[in-house]
Amino acid sequence: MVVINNINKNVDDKKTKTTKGRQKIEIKKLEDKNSLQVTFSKRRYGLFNKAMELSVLCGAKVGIIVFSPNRKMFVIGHPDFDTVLNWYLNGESPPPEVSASIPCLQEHNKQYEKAMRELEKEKRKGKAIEEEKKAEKNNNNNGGFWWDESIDKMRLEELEEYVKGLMKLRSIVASRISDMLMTNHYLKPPAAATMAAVATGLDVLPINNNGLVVDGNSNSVCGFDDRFTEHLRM
Amino acid sequence: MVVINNINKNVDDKKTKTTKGRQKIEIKKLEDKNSLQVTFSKRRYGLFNKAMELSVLCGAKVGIIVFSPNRKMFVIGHPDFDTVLNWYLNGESPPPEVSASIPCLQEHNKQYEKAMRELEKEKRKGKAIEEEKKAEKNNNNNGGFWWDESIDKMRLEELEEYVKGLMKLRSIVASRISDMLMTNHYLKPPAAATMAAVATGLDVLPINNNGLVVDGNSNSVCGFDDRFTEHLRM
DNA sequence: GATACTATTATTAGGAT
DNA sequence: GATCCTAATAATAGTAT
Repeated sequence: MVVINNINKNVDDKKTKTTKGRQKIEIKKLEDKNSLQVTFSKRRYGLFNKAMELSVLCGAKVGIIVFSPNRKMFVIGHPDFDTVLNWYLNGESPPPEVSASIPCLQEHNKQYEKAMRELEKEKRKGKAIEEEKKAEKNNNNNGGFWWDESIDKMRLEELEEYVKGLMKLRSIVASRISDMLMTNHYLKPPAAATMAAVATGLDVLPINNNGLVVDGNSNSVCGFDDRFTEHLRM
Repeated sequence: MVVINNINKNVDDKKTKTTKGRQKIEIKKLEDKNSLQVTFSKRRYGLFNKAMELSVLCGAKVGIIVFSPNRKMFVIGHPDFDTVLNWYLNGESPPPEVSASIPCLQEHNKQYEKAMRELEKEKRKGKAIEEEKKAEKNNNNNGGFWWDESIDKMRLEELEEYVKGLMKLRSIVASRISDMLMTNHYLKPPAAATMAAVATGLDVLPINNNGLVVDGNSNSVCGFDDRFTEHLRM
């Protein structure tokens, strides 16, 4: 016999149901701007929570990027997003046991790998630029590509936008390299030397984390905090 | 007082419950190897499904990488993983409306980056993979969903050709910027300086990645994406 | 690794703050 | 954009294929 005291629930008070409860919805683009925003917020939380659970329960490695309808960026990952991303970019598989390594060193390695990625990018930029200049001289005439016209029509703002993106990237790299140089005790000698060289020629900009990848929670050693690590960007 | 008789619940009908139903569990590493595998499979599906719903409902851009406990990689993305990844890597935001944006520089640059990444991936992994490939032929591609990744490889020649064209485009853009720097008085001083910096040697170049192509729901503006995703399960 | 089945738990739509 | 509430829907643990 199970006895439940239910007196105060709906007996005395005639109160109609306070809410309609969860309603069934179609999975299609929400039209109402407000409910779309609310839904995004809730579901983004739910998604990150699911990712965290999957990671913890199964020891899976997870990395997620989300851009809100208002183009705000959210990132989460375990062990952390950049590590997972690196495995993806390098076509590697995660090591059998990640948690076995020393956290501090692990953190530095992650940073190191990320920095090296950025460096590689930079290096290849240089090469590409050279090739471009070469090609530039060879084809200042009409190549006759279908997209030539659209290039000519390109508006100034678009170019500025493009350049803006490049500067952001430059800022990221500069910042990262600067960080590396300050903590390069953990760097392997060859890498440190390379980075120093690159940084010298890079004219390292004042480190400005503002406006780019901002780490909301600095205590995100293991990727998933209570609040889900969010790298916010406006 | 509400009384519920719970004694006869399963008395009259002899059918014992076929299952215990969903049980409450703690979110901690599963010990049983088998249930861990099953749970991963189910929850990975659930996670990707949530991502898809978030994307559709809210028009959010989502990219997810997951490594299974057995270190197999799964990728998903909307509009496609590499596009989302590029936004992240470049510190950009997705365009206000993907379909509404002018398919000019941004579009070309995106495609170029993707192509270059794929190309680099192929070049770098091609040889090693071919060697290993024959060693492990027990790779089977079992059930998946329309948004799952496909491991099919792209053809090198196709990519190289495409990239070559994009390189030329980029050179055109570069010279265009130079022209503007020399003759354009519409540029605001800051922008001009920025552009000068870029012309000096900065540019956006892609980084490498592995070879997974994602997302059958791609509504790409140009044919490029579709060309390389048409083999996807729909 | 993926599915089928179903009793239960977890998530969340709608409304409000 | 984030949360609180509640009722109702959706996801899934355990088990077997």
